[in-house]
Amino acid sequence: MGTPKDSLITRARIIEAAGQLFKDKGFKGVTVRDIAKNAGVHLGALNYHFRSKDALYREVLLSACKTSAISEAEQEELLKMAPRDALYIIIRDSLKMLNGQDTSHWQSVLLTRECWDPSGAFGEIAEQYFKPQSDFIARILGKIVGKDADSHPVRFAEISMLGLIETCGSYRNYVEAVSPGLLAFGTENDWFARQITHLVIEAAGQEG
Amino acid sequence: MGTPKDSLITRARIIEAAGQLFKDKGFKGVTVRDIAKNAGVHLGALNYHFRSKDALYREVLLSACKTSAISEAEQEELLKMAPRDALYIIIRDSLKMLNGQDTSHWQSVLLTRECWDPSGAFGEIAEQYFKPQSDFIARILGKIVGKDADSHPVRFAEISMLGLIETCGSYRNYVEAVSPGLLAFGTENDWFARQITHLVIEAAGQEG
DNA sequence: ATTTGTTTTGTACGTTTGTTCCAAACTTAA
DNA sequence: TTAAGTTTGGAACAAACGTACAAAACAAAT
Repeated sequence: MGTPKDSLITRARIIEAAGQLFKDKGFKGVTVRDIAKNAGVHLGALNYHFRSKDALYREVLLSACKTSAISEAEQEELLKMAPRDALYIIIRDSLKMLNGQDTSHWQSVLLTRECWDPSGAFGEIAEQYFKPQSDFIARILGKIVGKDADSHPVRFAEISMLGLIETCGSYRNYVEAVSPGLLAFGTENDWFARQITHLVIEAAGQEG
Repeated sequence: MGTPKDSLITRARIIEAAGQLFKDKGFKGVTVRDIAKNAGVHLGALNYHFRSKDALYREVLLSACKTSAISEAEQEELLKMAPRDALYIIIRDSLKMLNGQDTSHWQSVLLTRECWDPSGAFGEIAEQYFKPQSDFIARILGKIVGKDADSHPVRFAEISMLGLIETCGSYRNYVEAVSPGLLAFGTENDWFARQITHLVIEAAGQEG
């Protein structure tokens, strides 16, 4: 209790607990006391490490960006592959992150929530994370269909990809209510991933 | 001040104001005092007409369902048309609802929020609104591709349609941050609507 | 004109919230 | 040992929150 190393551990535990709670209930739906309790940490520690709830939320978001982003090493790896295969892998892994029953992957869902309910940090997040991520995927899509990465169809396809992954991964309540069993079917054998890959390429190939 | 007719007006004003606020900030992000102020009504009136904030939220949701649902008359009309045309119209109008700069169309966005952040009323909403709506669209899609409305590809296509409309209509922050100008381009001449229609039919036509 | 039932108003209560503060216990490094 | 940094514990604060309630204002019926 009380070493600089422990400090990093405590910070990490707070961010981890806060991330999961923010993912499930949103910023306003979570209290700092909830976070402290879930992190197994005293309330005072939150204010010692992060000055305020807002500041904590911002750090949680930035942490989520770092974890969720496709690293430069991964990007290089993906660029070596056939573009179609790279796209498929990206989509498949994104779905896995969202569908994971384990609570360890709150990051991407929280970032989506940030698109939906932008906080003060959205601009920063968009520049540091969303934009580069989007550019990279557009680059791959452009190669597949032989178009400029900034052409409208390619950009539309990239955004469609987000929406499709989102729907299959995050709107589980809706999907299960409306088409019971589809979620299980689509997740098995990566059927969703193959379908989405096909649709995204189709979208990019359209005229615009 | 104080007649049964005025009562209905007050109720409607509260629901309208509450709907817009809930759409923007979510349940927890809105206070009953905000709602009262925006509705031009006194705080006590909220508790008189709706017993609690929860009850008000539920009524707002039900009201949104009534407004957003494709009525039986509209359904009949759409079923008379060529299925492809019907689908296009549904998609185009959904996008218009979401893209409307006027604040009058908070309903569909709020219902999407309910999928994302289900409240206690979600089950009811799903049964009364989402399921029938989804069934109707699956029926049209099934006719287009000559498949059963409950087949996996058709169901997947229906859900994809929601996701695509959602992304173009509601994730404006993301789209504008990542692909500036695309939103304006896609909205003009209903380019988004045509693209999405094409993709949804493509999705339904796949094997599964 | 009086009564009746409904609606609006104003106020107040109890709780929860984010935040601040301080003293004490603790670990590590100098 | 001393000094610096970290964590806990407990308490307190003002503000914001949802909710409750009595009195006033009102329209329609008698």
